[in-house]
Amino acid sequence: MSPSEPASPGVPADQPADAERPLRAHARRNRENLIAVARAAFAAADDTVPLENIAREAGVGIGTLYRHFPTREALVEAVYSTELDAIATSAPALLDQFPPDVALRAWMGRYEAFVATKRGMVDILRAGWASGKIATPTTRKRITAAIEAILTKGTETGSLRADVDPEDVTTMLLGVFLSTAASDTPEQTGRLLDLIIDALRPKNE
Amino acid sequence: MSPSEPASPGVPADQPADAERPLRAHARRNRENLIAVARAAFAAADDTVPLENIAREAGVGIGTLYRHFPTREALVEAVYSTELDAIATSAPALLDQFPPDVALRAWMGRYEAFVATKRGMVDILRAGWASGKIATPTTRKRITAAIEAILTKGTETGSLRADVDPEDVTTMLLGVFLSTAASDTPEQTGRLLDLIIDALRPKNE
DNA sequence: GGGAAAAGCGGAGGGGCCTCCGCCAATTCG
DNA sequence: CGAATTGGCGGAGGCCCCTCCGCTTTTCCC
Repeated sequence: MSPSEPASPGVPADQPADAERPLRAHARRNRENLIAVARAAFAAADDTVPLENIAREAGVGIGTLYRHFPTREALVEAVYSTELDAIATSAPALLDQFPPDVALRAWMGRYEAFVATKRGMVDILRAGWASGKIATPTTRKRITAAIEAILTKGTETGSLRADVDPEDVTTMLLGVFLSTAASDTPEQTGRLLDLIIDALRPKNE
Repeated sequence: MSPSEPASPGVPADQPADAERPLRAHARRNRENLIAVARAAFAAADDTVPLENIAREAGVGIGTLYRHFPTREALVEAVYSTELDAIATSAPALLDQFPPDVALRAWMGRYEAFVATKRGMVDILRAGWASGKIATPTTRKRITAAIEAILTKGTETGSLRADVDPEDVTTMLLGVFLSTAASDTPEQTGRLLDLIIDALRPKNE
């Protein structure tokens, strides 16, 4: 629709460039307000906060909330996408410091730690992730890209298998988060991540 | 329809022994009716059928449905527990025919095939499984028991690792089902199951 | 057999989710 | 400078979930 300027490659802006439509300013303030309120709400209440409350507290109508964020998951993603992005971005640094297999495990641990602090979020995202089509194509792509980078390096150094689709690893990882979501066993999650790493190691024939 | 022999210890019967309370007969008929209708409904409509419809079609009030099955997941479990049980029970036969690692993969495949035909079910169980406390302790226990049996055998023959908790394998497996639930990639699920098996093979040092 | 008590039934009702549509404010053009 | 147009707002309303409570049916005890 709107012709986005190809300014920064590889970093698609969340919002369409800058003020081309002044009226947007109002809309944008609403949007950011909603995100801020939602962040607070999600942090406080562990799970399902009535969206109506968020709308009211942000001083907008429920209709406006739904225009900006058509589904509950969309709102959640908006709230956490920056944080998730930071995690995805942290992969290269880990790759510089550690061998790929260790880096991958560390990176997964980092991801897991984040997810652990946002159990409420996971509870909400669960449906969206699992039923697939609804949500998070962007975030998920970045996660997969991070994994792919690590896998590629690992393939070169021989510490990780070459014949694994990064997408599969993402799916597996999310699966672990999904199914450990509420069973509250922090070490179990760690063990499962270890298992994933084991699966990704080349079998020395 | 009532095969409940008190034979095997450790296998708690789903229904409390047999007819001690005749009145129960009426109640039981309602219950079974609900299950039958629900089975048909779940098979037909891929996902969320209004529980009210099921109640109406079964000729009972919504209140009765909720008394018998306090949550949606409880109803789903009731519908599929016998089938799931059959899968769990099929493990020993596979163990007789194949080496443990192969048997485990085959068994997982069987489970997966079942889940695949019941995507609607998974969609519903998702919440229950993932948010843990709500549902399916019984069924899950049987699944874990089946896995444990295979793992034990595999440990003896040396084709599977000894240091893995069966519960972890269950969690992992459910995680795969959870996160592949709707992304409709039948082969991907297979690849992920292969990865699990790889993770469970002893690393030949 | 008859009456009391228990067991079970069913639907009304309150709450949240999401959609749809009429109204206001900013923008643009004559 | 004023009027048509467009972008955006907000809440009323329909749907489903689940709970709660008065009513019917069955059983038990004399």
